[in-house]
Amino acid sequence: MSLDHAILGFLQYGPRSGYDLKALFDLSVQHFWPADQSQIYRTLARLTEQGYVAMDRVEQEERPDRKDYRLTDAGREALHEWLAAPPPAKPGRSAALVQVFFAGQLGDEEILAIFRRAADTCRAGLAGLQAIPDRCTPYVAQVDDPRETFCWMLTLECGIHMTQAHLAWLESVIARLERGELPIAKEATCTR
Amino acid sequence: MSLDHAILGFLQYGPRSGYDLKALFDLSVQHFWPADQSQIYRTLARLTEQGYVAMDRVEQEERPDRKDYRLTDAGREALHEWLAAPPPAKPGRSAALVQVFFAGQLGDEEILAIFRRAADTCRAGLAGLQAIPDRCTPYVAQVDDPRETFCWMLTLECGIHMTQAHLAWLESVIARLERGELPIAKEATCTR
DNA sequence: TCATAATATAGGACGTGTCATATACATGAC
DNA sequence: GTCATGTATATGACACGTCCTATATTATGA
Repeated sequence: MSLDHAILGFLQYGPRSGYDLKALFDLSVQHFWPADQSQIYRTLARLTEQGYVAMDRVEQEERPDRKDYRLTDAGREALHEWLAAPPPAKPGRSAALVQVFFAGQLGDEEILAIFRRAADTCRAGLAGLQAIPDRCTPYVAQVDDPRETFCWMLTLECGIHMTQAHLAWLESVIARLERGELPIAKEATCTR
Repeated sequence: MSLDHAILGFLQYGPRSGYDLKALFDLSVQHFWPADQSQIYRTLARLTEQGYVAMDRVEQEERPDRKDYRLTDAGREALHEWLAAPPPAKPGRSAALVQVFFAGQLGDEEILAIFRRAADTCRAGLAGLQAIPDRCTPYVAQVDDPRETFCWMLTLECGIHMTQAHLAWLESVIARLERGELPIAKEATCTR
């Protein structure tokens, strides 16, 4: 249910169209809450039904008409309520760790390859995160509120911090594997 | 598609029923890939259709009949292929970070409360992770393969490492907030 | 001129996960 | 004696997200 709140969150800065919102997601929160375009439009429609947002059709001559959505009082209230409430606490899923868990089957080189690849992905992700501030300076200037900016930067900081920690762990595993610390599998086949 | 592979992964240690599998998930991989009971049964049914697993009905007198599933050659092959392939790389979602991103709206104490609560959740999670080795020693003894155990422990290590890093970040944020480093919001209302 | 990118919205189909609920039998606790 | 708990499987309904495709219009550049 968190796409709802992210949308409400963006709308508190002023009216936005579905298109605007998609751009905002891609620009700012995509690294911890990516949003699908069609999902945004559908959610917007539902949020309107529920009375959390209201829509104004804006006729444009140069471009297709846009629908601007704005927060209603009910929406603002719902957002505030959710922001102040305990976090949903959904356990994250990591397919990469599932791979590691069952990697014992693989050969030494294959296991090393998994971790080397993971480290590369991680480094690429880190680079992506570090590029975010530049990309969103215009938006920061637009809203121009040090308190908001502080909170936004915290999420970035968290992402970078976590990615660095992950990378450090991956590198420590790679080092151990390269030192030959990976045990050899037992010969015997286990049935139960 | 990763529940499929986790199930195939467990089945490589020997035949298991849906009930067994649910217990295994809860015991070992639930912190990075939780599995729903009904989802396990449905996946098992599909995997059978697809020919990756085969089912043997075991009649029991004391208890309801069980269906034991075992890996077919096709299943073993599919598993190996997936294990050795590049990781799916699905971006993780964090509702907690969405909260932080839009927390600028809240009062100082509310924001502090969010982080304190997050830190508590984190500490509880850490305690949960550290309790895993004890819970699964019987299973470790059952399979008794140092290579497998090594990989399993790596996933745990990753979880603990990441959780500690997260906690450290949360505590650094809390310290900054307590030092009063949270900027005050602008008075002016921003519309666009 | 012709293609393509950008602006703007919408809907179908599907995969995956979640929740609730149902059935059936056994054992041990109170 | 019954009530909860553990073993064991199954299904319906639904929420949420993803992918793909369709539709218009305008601006840009090759």
